[in-house]
Amino acid sequence: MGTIENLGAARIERRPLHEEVIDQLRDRIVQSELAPGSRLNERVLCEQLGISRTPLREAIKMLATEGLVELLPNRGAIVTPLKAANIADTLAVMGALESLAGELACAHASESEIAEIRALHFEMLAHHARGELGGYFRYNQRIHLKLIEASGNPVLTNTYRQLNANVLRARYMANLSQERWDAAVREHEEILAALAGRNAARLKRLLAEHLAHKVASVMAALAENAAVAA
Amino acid sequence: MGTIENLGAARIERRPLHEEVIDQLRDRIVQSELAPGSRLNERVLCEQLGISRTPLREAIKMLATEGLVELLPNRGAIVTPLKAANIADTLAVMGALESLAGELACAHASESEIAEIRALHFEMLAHHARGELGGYFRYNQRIHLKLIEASGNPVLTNTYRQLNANVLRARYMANLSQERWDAAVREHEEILAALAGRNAARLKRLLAEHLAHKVASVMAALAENAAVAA
DNA sequence: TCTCCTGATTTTGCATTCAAAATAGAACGC
DNA sequence: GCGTTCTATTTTGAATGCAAAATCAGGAGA
Repeated sequence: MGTIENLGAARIERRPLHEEVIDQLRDRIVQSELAPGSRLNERVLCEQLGISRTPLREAIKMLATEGLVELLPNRGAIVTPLKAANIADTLAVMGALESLAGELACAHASESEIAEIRALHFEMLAHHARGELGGYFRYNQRIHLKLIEASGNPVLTNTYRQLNANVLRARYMANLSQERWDAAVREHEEILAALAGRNAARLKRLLAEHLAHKVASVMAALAENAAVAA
Repeated sequence: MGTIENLGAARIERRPLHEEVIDQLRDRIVQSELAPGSRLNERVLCEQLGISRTPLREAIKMLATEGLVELLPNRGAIVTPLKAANIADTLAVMGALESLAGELACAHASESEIAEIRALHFEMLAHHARGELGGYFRYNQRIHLKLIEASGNPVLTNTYRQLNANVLRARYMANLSQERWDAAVREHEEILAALAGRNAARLKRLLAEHLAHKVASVMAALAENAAVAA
């Protein structure tokens, strides 16, 4: 053994094309660059991505099982339309998962994990202080994901992440009011405190309330957007 | 309009091949006909299914995002190995989902849905009385799925179903003791009663206990199987 | 005998090709 | 003018072909 490719430099590994494509498409969908309900034309996407149809179609099929696109037999695929009912259902499930995650995290999170969440929290505060909504959202997301990860249950993490992708699309158009934004930050303070104190019951309650507010704001954004679209 | 194809007879619609294939493979995996850890040889599967590699590969990719197979870059795919930790994690998540479903079902299930669950319950009792484990399992599954469906939350149903597929593989080798079997039937009686009485708190508790027993029996079966394999 | 190397074979990854279905558009009749 | 039908084009579905990577088999050397 010990041939040339493993000396010193990190292993160069070619990522499968379908993975690259899936990430690209997922990003575009989440950022509504590919709008809900719009068709995915294979030829066009192939040209844009510079690949053949085979890996593209594989990626589309995978996104379909993730729920981000819908397959219409013989008629291709569309970006899954944003339906208020569907988002509400998704958020309900995510709530159940967050609740479980909170419980598990209180029991199993390492101190360093909690410290990392605290660090992310401060980064988020910085963005909030500067009124940078984009940065705020990014860290907000990372905090929630870290909390889920702190459960130590990878299945939980994956399931949550997958559901989250669908909601993110709606979230992107939610334009928080300053009041709601401030309130959300306060809620995060409390959530962090409950986790640090490993108070599972309190954490679950806080997460549930936080989610309820999120539901309200996302639904409002959706309604507004639907009104605009109509 | 009104050309020939829609007159009287049900619409003949050709199902996409990848769907057909995915169902076939999923069944084979769940029944351990394709054993955990075994490789999926494209050539062989193509011959068995009488199709080309393209739809097969699409189906495999979809099963990978469902978690039933793992993709090894440049080395094909294997049936996801059954890991006790992974199954335990999955069951924990399913527990959270069942709890939510129980709550929602108590609030929203129609009387006819409850009647249907009761009917399935009696079918299950019949199989239990005859000592038919296979039939029992089948109806047991259907009852649990119906309960989840009664939540009226399709996202919840889909998520549960997907996680369930993974656990089913382990379940298939769980050989219930008569005592545990009898106890499970009694638990189902109580669950049904709680649902019919729309007693959400009680239903959630019963479902949690029922799941805890299930976890124990599945883990025992897995341990036993691991011992045999070693 | 065991290890390591080398070449043949298999298998996968991706592109291309072919066929069937759907869509768009023009010609036609009402 | 409006709708209908038929044809041409586009688009999707599936099979095939080709190149790269991995696996396997055999043999040389320690």
